[in-house]
Amino acid sequence: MALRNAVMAALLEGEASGYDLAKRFDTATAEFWTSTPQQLYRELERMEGEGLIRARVVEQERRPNKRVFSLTDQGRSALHAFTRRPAKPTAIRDEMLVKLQAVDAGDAEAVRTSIMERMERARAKLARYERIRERLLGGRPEEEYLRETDHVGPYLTLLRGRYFEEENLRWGEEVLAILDARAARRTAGQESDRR
Amino acid sequence: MALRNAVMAALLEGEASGYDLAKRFDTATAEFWTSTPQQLYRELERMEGEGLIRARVVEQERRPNKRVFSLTDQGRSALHAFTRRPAKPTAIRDEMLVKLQAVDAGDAEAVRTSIMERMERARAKLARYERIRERLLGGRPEEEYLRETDHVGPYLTLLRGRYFEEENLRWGEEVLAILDARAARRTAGQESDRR
DNA sequence: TGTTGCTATTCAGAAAATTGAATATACAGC
DNA sequence: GCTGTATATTCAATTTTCTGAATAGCAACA
Repeated sequence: MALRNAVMAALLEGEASGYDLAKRFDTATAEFWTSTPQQLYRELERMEGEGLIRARVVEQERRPNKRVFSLTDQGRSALHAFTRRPAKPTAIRDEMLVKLQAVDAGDAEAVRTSIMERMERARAKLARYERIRERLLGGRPEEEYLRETDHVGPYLTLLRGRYFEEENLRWGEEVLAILDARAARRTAGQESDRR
Repeated sequence: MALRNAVMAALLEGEASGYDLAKRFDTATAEFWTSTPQQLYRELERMEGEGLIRARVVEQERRPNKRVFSLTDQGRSALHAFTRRPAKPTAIRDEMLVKLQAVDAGDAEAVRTSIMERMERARAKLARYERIRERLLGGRPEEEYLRETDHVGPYLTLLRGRYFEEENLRWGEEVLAILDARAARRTAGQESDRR
């Protein structure tokens, strides 16, 4: 029931095929929701059945045909109703945190490596978000964009994505520093043991 | 399969009953993982069957008896192996973001209200984290704690929780400012229309 | 003496998400 | 001509998670 709201929100920006949505909701790129293609196609079927969206077949010459979905009035009002309901609280849910909680009894070096990988991915996402931001702004200064657009949604969610990745980097750096200091001490300790 | 790792990581800090774990993994308080009690009790059964944890019945006089779980050697080595495996990438998954993506077609006032509620909860969580931090430090300065403890895991995950909530607040403030400015403009626009 | 809240666990069922494919077309580079 | 990548969708099966309970003893408060 949560996915459908995300689908409708995405369709506010214009019609899209299942494939388009799958790309937007891909874990590697997602800005405000994630899902797998399988989930999406199933949900799109249901939503069409319930009249929330409508499909239009686009025949393509050099590609397989595709079905392009758009919001119906019913979908639009369901989305409006959704924005009035209380949102479920979120919490971070990240295997990396479990690893860190267990780092004292685990392989600290392996954990360190995967944190560095995470940070690399965070940097890539930030770069991606920056490109999207520039596309949204279309050359205008931020202030002007916010004044003129009648479509702030994508900007606000993008901002959250950016903050989130920045936080990831900041945290990653601190964690690395702490783990490094401990690893250094442990090595020093071993050496003095050997003396 | 993810929950069990979180359970084992939590048991590193000492034995705990299903109820204890349920409290720690409660969405409202969670530091590094969430789950419902139902999920936990089922998983604990399985884990005991697989020899990852062992149970001990504690008879209590003024309370119902409880089963207290602790890590076995097998569990400990499973946890070690887990820290060596690559962690799944995370993404934010938050209904609030969907609402914001849809705010242009939704009820902006309702969205504003639920953001303020979120911020209030973020503040409460920060206060809670601060209390936990003080308990961990036990009066020592942070630097000393990090030097002496052989148990950094909880500190690192706590730090992430703190950063996450701080980010939530920062983002919330910016979103409110943007939505307010737009609401003000819309009202002004209506008034000039009426003239 | 009733009400609420906390400890402690369990049950049944439904919904959502993940895993691991398979199918088909076509372009681009080596 | 082959490989890889991108478009576009679908199937089957399983696992995980969520929802909404029920039970039961005791404490604290009004």
